[in-house]
Amino acid sequence: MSKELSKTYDPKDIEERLYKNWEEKGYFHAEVDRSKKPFTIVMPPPNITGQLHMGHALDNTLQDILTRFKRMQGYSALWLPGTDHASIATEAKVVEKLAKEGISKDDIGREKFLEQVWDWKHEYGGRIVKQLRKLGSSADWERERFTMDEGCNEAVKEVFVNLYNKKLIYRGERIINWCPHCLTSISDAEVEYEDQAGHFWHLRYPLSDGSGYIQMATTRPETMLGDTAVAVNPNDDRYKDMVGKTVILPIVHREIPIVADDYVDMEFGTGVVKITPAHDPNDFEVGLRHKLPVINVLTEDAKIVDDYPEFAGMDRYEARKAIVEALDKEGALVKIEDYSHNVGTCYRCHTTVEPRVSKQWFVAMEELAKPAIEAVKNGKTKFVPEHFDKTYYHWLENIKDWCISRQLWWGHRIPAFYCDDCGELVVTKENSCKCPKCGKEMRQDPDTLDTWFSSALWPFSTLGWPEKTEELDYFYPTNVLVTGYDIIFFWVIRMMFSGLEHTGEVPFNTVLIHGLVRDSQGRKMSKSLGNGIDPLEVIDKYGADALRLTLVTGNAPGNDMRFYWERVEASRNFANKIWNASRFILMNLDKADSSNVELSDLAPADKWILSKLNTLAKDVTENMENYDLGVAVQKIYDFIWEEFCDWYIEMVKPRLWNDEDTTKAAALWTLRTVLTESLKLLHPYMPFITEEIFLNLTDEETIMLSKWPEYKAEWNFPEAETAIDHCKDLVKGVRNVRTQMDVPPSRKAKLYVVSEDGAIRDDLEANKDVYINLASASEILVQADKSGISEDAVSVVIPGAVAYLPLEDLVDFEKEKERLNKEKDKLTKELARSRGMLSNEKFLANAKPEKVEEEKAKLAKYEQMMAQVEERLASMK
RNA sequence: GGGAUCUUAGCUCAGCUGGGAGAGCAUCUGCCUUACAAGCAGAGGGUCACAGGUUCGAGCCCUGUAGGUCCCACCA
Repeated sequence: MSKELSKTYDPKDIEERLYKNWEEKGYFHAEVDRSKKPFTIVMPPPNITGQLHMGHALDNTLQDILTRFKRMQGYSALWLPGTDHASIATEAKVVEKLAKEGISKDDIGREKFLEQVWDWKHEYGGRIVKQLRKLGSSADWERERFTMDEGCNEAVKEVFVNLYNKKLIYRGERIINWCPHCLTSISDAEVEYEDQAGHFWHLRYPLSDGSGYIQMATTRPETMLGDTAVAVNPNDDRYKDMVGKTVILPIVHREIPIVADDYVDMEFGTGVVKITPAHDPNDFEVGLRHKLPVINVLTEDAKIVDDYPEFAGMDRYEARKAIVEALDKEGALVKIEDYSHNVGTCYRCHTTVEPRVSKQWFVAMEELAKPAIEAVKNGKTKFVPEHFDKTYYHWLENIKDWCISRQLWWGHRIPAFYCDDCGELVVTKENSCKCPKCGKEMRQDPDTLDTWFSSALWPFSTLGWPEKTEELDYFYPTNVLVTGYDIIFFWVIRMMFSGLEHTGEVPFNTVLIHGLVRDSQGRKMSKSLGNGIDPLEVIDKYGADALRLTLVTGNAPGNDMRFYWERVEASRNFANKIWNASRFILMNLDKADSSNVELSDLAPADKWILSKLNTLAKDVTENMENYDLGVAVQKIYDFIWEEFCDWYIEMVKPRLWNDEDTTKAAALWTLRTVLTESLKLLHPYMPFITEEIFLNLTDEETIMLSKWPEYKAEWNFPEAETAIDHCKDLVKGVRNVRTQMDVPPSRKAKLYVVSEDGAIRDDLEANKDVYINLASASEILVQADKSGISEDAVSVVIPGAVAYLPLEDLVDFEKEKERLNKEKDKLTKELARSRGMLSNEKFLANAKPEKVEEEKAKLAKYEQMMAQVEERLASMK
């Protein structure tokens, strides 16, 4: 029936074969099926420039687990994959590639350049999705999308035009963050602040009337060329008389005013600030309030403009030195101090950003943010873990307008057209346009949109929006969005307000947030540190299942985790454990018939494990529904390894070896059933090994589409659970005593079990087979009193019974006494605790009644055990 | 400056709505027992950061303190 399985689990020959089969059979594909409930996850689209890293591995493992779980539960489970065009990153890659051939963007022009990027995309863009397959991702690849495909482009244009018509998108001259390396604007969210060691240059500017100087400090002396004022606080008595006067700007010798503005902090420095509207966002605001001119002194790549011949062409740091020198020469430099401050850098290239005044497109955020806040407040969308909603609120409540235009070629081109003659502006979905005023062919805006503009639409653009498709109707809103806390700002927020604005619904009901995968020392994995671990290498060495298990075990949602190889080994060991247990079961199933078994045929041990499995299925389902994936898999792990392998399999071995045993078929049936159901529970986590075994174990086509285990009332056997738990106690007690008494494992001993309780004796009789093997017993005698047991036997006290091992020569009485005294001490403590609680009237009055009952039962048990221990000790004197 | 989060066994971390402290790895002792030495059996190891408070009862709830991590913020 089954073929021979190798002795250790080798994922290599299995994973690729199974995955190929799954994909070919179309198991990943989800259809609109009104007879089923939908379950939808859209995959955060990885960049086409990307290579699979641990972050992807974690993110996609979580999504795959949820998808496989729901699919088995009978949902039409859609996991919709795709990739992101990643405008800046991709454009930079191609620019770099061309540079190696000595070609620049401008050499070949926009169209040729875009052809090159598409070529690059076709060659490398699929790399990451191939890597995602290696993880076992059960995404519906038939529906794979790209943020720049036709449908997404349609959605982007639709949104842009809608928002423009509602005046929620506008064009304006503002101060924005400019990256002098990438040569484009970037949004506030794309600026990363770093603490940098710098200096404070204390300067003094002479008053025009010759009455003295005004002194201030700056971290950026080179921008002084663009100063158009000096500001003080209106309430500052020190400078009251100076407001309204003018100073002569050193070097350029321009006369600029001293203005009063609340922005200036009197307590800080000298209470004087130089105002450079063109190169500082705050100064820009001050400039607007005081109608100051904006004088730009830097080029796009942050060099001094030609207006200042002395410094023209110097980059900003070179210019800094030269200007400080020139200031010094003019006597304007007072002193230089060390100073560390926060500097904004480009998230991509970490070049210090340059605030720059330019004409850009913006999304007005205030109106859009409100419903997004509301949707989380009223629970339409929930964060897991919940506390991330605070981050979300904070960001949205303080949100500024979103700069969406980028000075790049690769991306969605802004659907705005200008008339060069009359200056008319038209925003349209059409690809070309004639001026409505003068009829002239209009020129399209050369800029493209922020990558996040299209990803913000991802949950619905991928389902066909703006068309009213069946898919959109059925699969939207999606159920869960899985992502790291590091992109809540970039993405989650933008999807939320976009979904609400354009579809009238939240894009997803749950946001499952995970942390970062760090290295074994807790450092962020990064290219520069070279401490990244390649998931593909892990898969290659230990298999995808081991990697997946490692990534979800022992970690609570939202928390960072450390990755180290010992953990992968532990996961691999677990895979091997299952493999070997399955091998054992398959071997035995081959030899005998296990059909036609009724529940009434089951032995207590069978009922025990079945009942445990039943509880497990219930708990695991509940945990998974609450996104406690780590907790759920831990329970499965413990069940399979401890309960099933270490106890149940060991318990049934004597029955399997004995062909005369009338309960052998029941044992085999139970082994097969429990294994099959456990594999199903484990499948979302470890898809490959579970499928491989499942195919050998059943006639079904795939575990992927098998029915998720549910709690069955008829599999609940509380009496059997109690009885076998007693057996386990007894076995553990005997093993413990044997070790302490240094009884060699090879020596089998007679075991007497004495209990006054008839019910317990019946249980013991019924489960005799269980002990003989597990407790290294030669024979078991269950009786009501101690007759026939020698006084020098070693005793094991368990609840309701005492076991005696006549070990004769092996017994060391001092040791035995010591052991019993230790036991007595433990019981004394427990008794004190229990009696204390039960004599506390407030406990009896306030605690839940079941808690009180539970405690009473414990007390009775301890008292009885205590009596037994004391009796033994007394008899030894 | 504001906010979030963490502090539990030697290490890395779980611990769900408060009811006798757990796992993996590491350590120590036995075992090549016919699924598995990537294994089996046994053992040691924690005043759950600290100080208060609420409660019959606190690792869990509240307040404060200390230390770590992260995010946000225009202090020139």
